[in-house]
Amino acid sequence: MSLRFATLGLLARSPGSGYDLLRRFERSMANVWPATQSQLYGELGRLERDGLIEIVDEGARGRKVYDATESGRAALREWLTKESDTTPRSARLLRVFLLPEADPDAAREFFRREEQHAERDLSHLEEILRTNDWADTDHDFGRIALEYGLRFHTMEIEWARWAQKRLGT
Amino acid sequence: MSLRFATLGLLARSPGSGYDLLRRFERSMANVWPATQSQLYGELGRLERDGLIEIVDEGARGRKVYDATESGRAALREWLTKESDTTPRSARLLRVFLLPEADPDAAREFFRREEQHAERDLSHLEEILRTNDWADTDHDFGRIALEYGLRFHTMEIEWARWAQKRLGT
DNA sequence: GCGGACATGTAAGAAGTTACATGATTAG
DNA sequence: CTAATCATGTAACTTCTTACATGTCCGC
Repeated sequence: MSLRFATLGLLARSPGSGYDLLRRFERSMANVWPATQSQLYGELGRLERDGLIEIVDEGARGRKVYDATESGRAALREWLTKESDTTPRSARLLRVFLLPEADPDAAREFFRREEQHAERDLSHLEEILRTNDWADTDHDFGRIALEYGLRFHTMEIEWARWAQKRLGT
Repeated sequence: MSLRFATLGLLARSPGSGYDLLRRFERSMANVWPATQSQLYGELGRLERDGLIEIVDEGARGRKVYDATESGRAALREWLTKESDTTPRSARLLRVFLLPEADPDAAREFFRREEQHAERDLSHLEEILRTNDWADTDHDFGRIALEYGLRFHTMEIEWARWAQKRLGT
């Protein structure tokens, strides 16, 4: 369901074509809920069929501009309000659980790489924090999501160091 | 691929039937990589077809006991060593991004619930930390995974409070 | 006129979920 | 004998990925 509401949510913010949406997905949701072109066009068809979005304009090259309908906006608000249920899978923790099946060197190497990876991710987000202008209240939620990323990667770094220490590197 | 290696990894630790594996998934991997019965039996068939596991015993009620083959163990070690690539999707952050589409009260309520949810999860893990015996080195990686959970939920709580403060609750 | 960006669509397959279906064994 | 547990399998459907396919418009 998430792709459905990601698409609907972007359209609720402002109308656009599948092509537009695809670039919006790449720019703003790549690290949160990536979508492929193939998936997106399929979802747009289904959203329109269900009356949650509608075509508000048609342009050159078969371009179809969609906008969220009132019913779509209501469905979005409802989805935002209700609790989520599914346990997110973690390929990282799965590896940690299975690490005893590899040799001790592989384990140490694993956490060393986790640390480095998290450091790269963190500096990438710190760069975004530095270069963006966060005065605008429209960006407030983007700032909150960014804060999540900053804290998350910081935690990852500390955890990976803790694990290495515990394993006696 | 993850389910494949989760299954293989559990079998590499000790042999078992599909039914056994299912309970092991429920007990030890429910929060990391859940698997349904339907998925598991299918995967066992494919793993055997590919020579990564083999039937080492057959018992009552059609019970088939599988064990990892040498080729399977090698494949597992290789998978544990190479880097993962896919970005994990985050339904939580997706909601945060779309929250401006709901009213301000919904946003505050969202973070309040995030905080409570994380608090429950954290105390659940703290309970596990208290009740388990962590002296055994076989449990070391379980302890490291647990530490991840503890730090993760602590971070979530702090983040949710930070967000509420920022939104002016 | 031609290359690059614009624009949409479909097909095949892997992975995951839910539900259905069937039967054997054992403990009480 | 009968209910619970053991035990495996299949079918239908959704979601996601990768690749293929096709055509238009604009700037140089």
